[in-house]
Amino acid sequence: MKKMNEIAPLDFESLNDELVDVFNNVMWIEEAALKKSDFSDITLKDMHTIDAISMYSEKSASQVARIVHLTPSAMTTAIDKLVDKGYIERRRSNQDRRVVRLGLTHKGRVVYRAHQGFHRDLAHNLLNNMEPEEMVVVKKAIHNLVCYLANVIKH
Amino acid sequence: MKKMNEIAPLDFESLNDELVDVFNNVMWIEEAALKKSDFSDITLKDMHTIDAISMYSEKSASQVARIVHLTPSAMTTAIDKLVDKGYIERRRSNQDRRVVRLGLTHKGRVVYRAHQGFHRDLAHNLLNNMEPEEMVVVKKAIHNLVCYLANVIKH
DNA sequence: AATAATTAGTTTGACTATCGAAATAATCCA
DNA sequence: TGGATTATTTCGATAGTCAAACTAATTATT
Repeated sequence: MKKMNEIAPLDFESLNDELVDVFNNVMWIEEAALKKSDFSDITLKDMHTIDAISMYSEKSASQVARIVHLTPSAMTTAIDKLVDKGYIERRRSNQDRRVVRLGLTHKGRVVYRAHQGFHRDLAHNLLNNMEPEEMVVVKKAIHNLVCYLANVIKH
Repeated sequence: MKKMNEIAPLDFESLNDELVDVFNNVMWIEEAALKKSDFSDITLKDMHTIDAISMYSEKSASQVARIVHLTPSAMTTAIDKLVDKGYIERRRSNQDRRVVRLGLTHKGRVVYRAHQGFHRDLAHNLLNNMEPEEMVVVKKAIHNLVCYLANVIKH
């Protein structure tokens, strides 16, 4: 159905292949880049935890756990590690002393910004050599993907 | 530099955010989809091993290990598991009896095709509601990313 | 041909990440 | 107050990973 608006079959296949290539490789490239950086003592998963905590939001441990898809218990040990290594801080909330609010240390903020930079570079390179109208198209495509994935989540 | 051809700052930020969103979520969505499928006994990493083996190529164990970035020893145990579960087969090569050639069983081929289908859906949705000229732009963008990542690999 | 070096894969032992269940602690509410 | 609820932690078990040592097969060297 809807053949008319479709790209030629061969072109679709190569697009698909490159897309798979990107998804399969970003992670371990990021992981490898991290290993060679000044922050070789954390893994990409740790990095995502740091990213989830983010700069100014003061999220709770379980909120962060939900974002990175870890159980609370696994989150506890992940936090322990990152506290030991000096990337994050635990602060008991004053409003509700059951909850642990998480914050980045100076070191944590440095690595957070580096990670943001990595993704910014990625986005910039996606748009490499493009006219403004073309950029809008790319933005639409990525938005399509976000919407599709959001739909997949709710079956 | 080169401010003229750039998309407005706010637009870039939201594109970047959505891109991060995609990268952070595809994996675990894929993982979750797998868990709810008929193939809940394998992980996404197993799936990538199966994908690396692929339909007709008869790759060796160490070739597959390199593709999925596992050490040979880790590959051995990964293969053991997938053989036990009936997804793949070990065949000692006749030309060189040191090498183990890997192949998919019937069950392995079924799950392989399902995984291909997932990625095909992704690519189709990326191109959702687009004119042929727009599709070309998207293809260029993805190609940009592949090239950039390839460059990052060789520092 | 005999021996050395190399290569492919496996086994083993240690370490880490993860989960689920039970424990702890603080809060809420009837 | 006392019972239910919530947030986090602790504990025990399991699974994935790596590095080093090992086996077997092949190739190179003399």
